[in-house]
Amino acid sequence: MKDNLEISKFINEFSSNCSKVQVKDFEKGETITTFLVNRNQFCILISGIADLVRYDYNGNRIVTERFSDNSIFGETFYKINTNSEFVVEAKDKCKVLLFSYDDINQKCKAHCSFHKKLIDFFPTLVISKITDLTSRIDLLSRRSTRDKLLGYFNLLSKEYGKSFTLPFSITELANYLVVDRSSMSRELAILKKENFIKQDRNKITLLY
Amino acid sequence: MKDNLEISKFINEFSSNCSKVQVKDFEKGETITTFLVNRNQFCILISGIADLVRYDYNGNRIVTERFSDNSIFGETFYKINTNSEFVVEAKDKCKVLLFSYDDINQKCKAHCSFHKKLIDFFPTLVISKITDLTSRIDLLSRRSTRDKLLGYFNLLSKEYGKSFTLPFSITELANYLVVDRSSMSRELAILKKENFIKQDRNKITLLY
DNA sequence: TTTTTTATGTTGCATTTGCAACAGACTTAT
DNA sequence: ATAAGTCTGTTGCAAATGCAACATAAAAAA
Repeated sequence: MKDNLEISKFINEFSSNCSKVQVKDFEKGETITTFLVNRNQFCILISGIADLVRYDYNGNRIVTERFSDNSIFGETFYKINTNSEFVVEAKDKCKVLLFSYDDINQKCKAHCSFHKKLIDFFPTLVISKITDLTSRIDLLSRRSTRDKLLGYFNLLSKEYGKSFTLPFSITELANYLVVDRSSMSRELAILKKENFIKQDRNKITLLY
Repeated sequence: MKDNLEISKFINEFSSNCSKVQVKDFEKGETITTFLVNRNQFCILISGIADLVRYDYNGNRIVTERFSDNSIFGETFYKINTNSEFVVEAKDKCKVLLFSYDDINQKCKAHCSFHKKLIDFFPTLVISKITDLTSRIDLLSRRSTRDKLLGYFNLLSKEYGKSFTLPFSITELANYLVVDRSSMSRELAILKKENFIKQDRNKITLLY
């Protein structure tokens, strides 16, 4: 995603230097963290893929956000809403950096090399996160499934051209766009019939 | 919103010190900026209220984001998608700080007092923005109008208790939750009938 | 004040979407 | 290789939502 080499160097540098920080490994399916109260927990995903999942009052599982290399997440960024439960789940092997934002921001300030490095990286990490969230909102603020799909395909085509593989399975894409999977499939079928796109599973080609 | 006094002091301090930064005033209805290409433009709203508006291919006007004191916005945070046009419009008198993120981040680094102060404020500003965006996504990831409404009311009640005035008009709330105004009104009527809420225009009381 | 504009609430109707159920393809584990 | 599990595409049907039109209330402008 971003300059991974730099970030890796960063990790090596800090880990011995700051007592406030932990690095942990998680296996596929494990819970990395839950958002319960505001402990100002702050995490950086070093490697792997993880999903922020919300379980609503009906027990429905909704993927609210997806994290990959260098994504930041944690309670720090959340208004905890006790009506839903939030869990970050590892989609595959994950390496995660965990710390309390308060520790870093206040107690450690200017005292440890990790903190100094974090100040350097912080803007890149957060701007990237804001960009992602904003794109997502842009998509979710479209009312029809068709507009969501075309909007998303458009974003991808800016980066990868007319032909690309989705970073999601079809099922996950429906989650990401917050539409019913079968309805989305139906809309994809219409787009295919109208020769707007070609689709084979999660491989898409735009024909316009 | 956040510690306005601090931010005001900050503004007085920098404005003479950094040639890369401008402060501009806008009247109600004026366009503050448009997101066209990536000039890495970065803005901080000092006072007033402004909306980020998207005009889609049909000319529909969609409010994507609302900014108030100390909100940050700009192209820096956007994946520019040429299929829609983005405009930031002043809802009332606005005072805005404008600069290029690159200028601040690279050319000015450690050279001017504005830059040094910005580093101090940056985490607070961005974390607040991320929190807002995340809450919005949490709301938009609910499929029914009822869940969106109750989710939003719930957030407000955490801050203000069972009785509060929406920071939006009813029409704007429908925009924010990305639902049709009349449908939302219908759902509000049902919630009233079922004695979940009391409502008088944008004043809400939760009865549960 | 009066007039004009904008916001709100309501309702009928058409459309879209979600839900449920199922069959076939693909993947993973045994 | 076989079996079990998951993912995908399809369809009928019910429910939710968007759209349009209108009346009334409130706010802004004259």
